[in-house]
Amino acid sequence: MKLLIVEDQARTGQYLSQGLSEAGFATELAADGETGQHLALSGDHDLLILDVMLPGRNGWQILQAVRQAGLDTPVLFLTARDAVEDRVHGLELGADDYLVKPFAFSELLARVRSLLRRGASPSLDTTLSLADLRLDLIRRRAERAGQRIDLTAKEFALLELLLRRQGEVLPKSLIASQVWDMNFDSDTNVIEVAIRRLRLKIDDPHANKLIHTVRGMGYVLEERQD
Amino acid sequence: MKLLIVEDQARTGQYLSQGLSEAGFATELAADGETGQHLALSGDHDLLILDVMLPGRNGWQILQAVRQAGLDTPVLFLTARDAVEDRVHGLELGADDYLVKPFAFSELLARVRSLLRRGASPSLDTTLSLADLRLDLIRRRAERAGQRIDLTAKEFALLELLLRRQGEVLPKSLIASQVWDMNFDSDTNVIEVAIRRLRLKIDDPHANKLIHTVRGMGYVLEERQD
DNA sequence: AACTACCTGACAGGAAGATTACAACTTTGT
DNA sequence: ACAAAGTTGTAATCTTCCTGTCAGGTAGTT
Repeated sequence: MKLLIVEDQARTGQYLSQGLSEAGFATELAADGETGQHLALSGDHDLLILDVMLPGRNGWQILQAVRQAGLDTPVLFLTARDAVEDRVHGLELGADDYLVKPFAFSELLARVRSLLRRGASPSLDTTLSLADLRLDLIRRRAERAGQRIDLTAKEFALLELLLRRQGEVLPKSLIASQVWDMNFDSDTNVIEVAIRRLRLKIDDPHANKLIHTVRGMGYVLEERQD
Repeated sequence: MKLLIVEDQARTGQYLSQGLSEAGFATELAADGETGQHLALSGDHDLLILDVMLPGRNGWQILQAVRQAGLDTPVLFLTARDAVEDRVHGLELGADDYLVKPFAFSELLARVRSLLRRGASPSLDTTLSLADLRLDLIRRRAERAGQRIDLTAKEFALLELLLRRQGEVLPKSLIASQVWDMNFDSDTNVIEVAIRRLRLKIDDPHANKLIHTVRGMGYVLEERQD
């Protein structure tokens, strides 16, 4: 299993490479877009990990070139937080998954393994779901019990985070760092308000609620019978 | 084996550094967040010991930077008492373990050894258990005999302490310092009440009790046959 | 029995979150 | 370019329920 990592920040690239090597993958590392694309087109990688922001050619361009060349290598995108458009764009161009920086290495590893497991199949999984709730990552739209729900950027980001980590109690500090670019030292209630707005759309019209408050801690997305 | 300690309080840092040196580890000590992060990112440590409260950059930020750089160095967090959110946040970001100040040096040593033994594997165990009682630190929920039990913040903190130190008799003074931010000089019975409330949820509905009172000493969590 | 340590149920203050309204700012359409 | 509609953060108020206190009660110890 050989992975290509295209990442311009030397340190980041180095550690991705090292970490994945230790996890048992062969890795190749490109520090800029041109060489990255060149290597990617060689076609002998099982997975591409592309940073979006790159000198030379950006991640999208590489992805596009790869797909144009008829390669269906799975692609994992590394994107900045809050850049929803980037992600959607990436998925539209045929990326298979993406990760928002900063991320835990363990999560990267999980995604990498998942992508490799389901092979280079073009069955790109662009929806997340729980119970009768579904989230379409590309159309940026949710659906509950067949009913379509349009979401705003923030609502989308929040729901996506909740869905990806369903069952886990997400501290507000974590939510703040993933969905907003803040360290949660400020005394704001944006998160509560955002949750309220999300609930209004996905929970309020239905009997079994999915978003639950854990007082003093944060929020969970999960199905509860009672 | 080289350890990096990031701790701003000179005395504490000194103490840790010296103690760990004597235990046979090579140690490096940083007194503020910036130098700490800089050193941490060099990647040539086998374990990081991070204080949460730091001038410059706090422990989380360092951890985040480290994980973002793809390093999976084990991280042991030193957090203030009563900061439940801190701990969970740390675990979410990829810390492997944490210790609540003040702590016994022996315990620090035990954790350090355990972390080094299980290597840089991200196998951080997020659940504690005893008999048919389980506590999931991420989902932030207890379970007894399959039955789910919701806990409040204080109950959770208390049960976590008891579980981490199962079999030990914990003096009330210790409990007071770990779960509350108090020196236990005051004449309050918060602890008794808190224990009562915890018992109500985890012991009262079951035959074999796990929380035991040791008159004049404190409380233990353990299984007793008779 | 007396003393002490701990248990128990009730209560109230207050902290955490929910909800609503509003204003600043963007986007969209004409 | 202007108006209308939509999005998002801030702030004020309301609601919920957690948690410390207190006033007895109970059980262990001498």
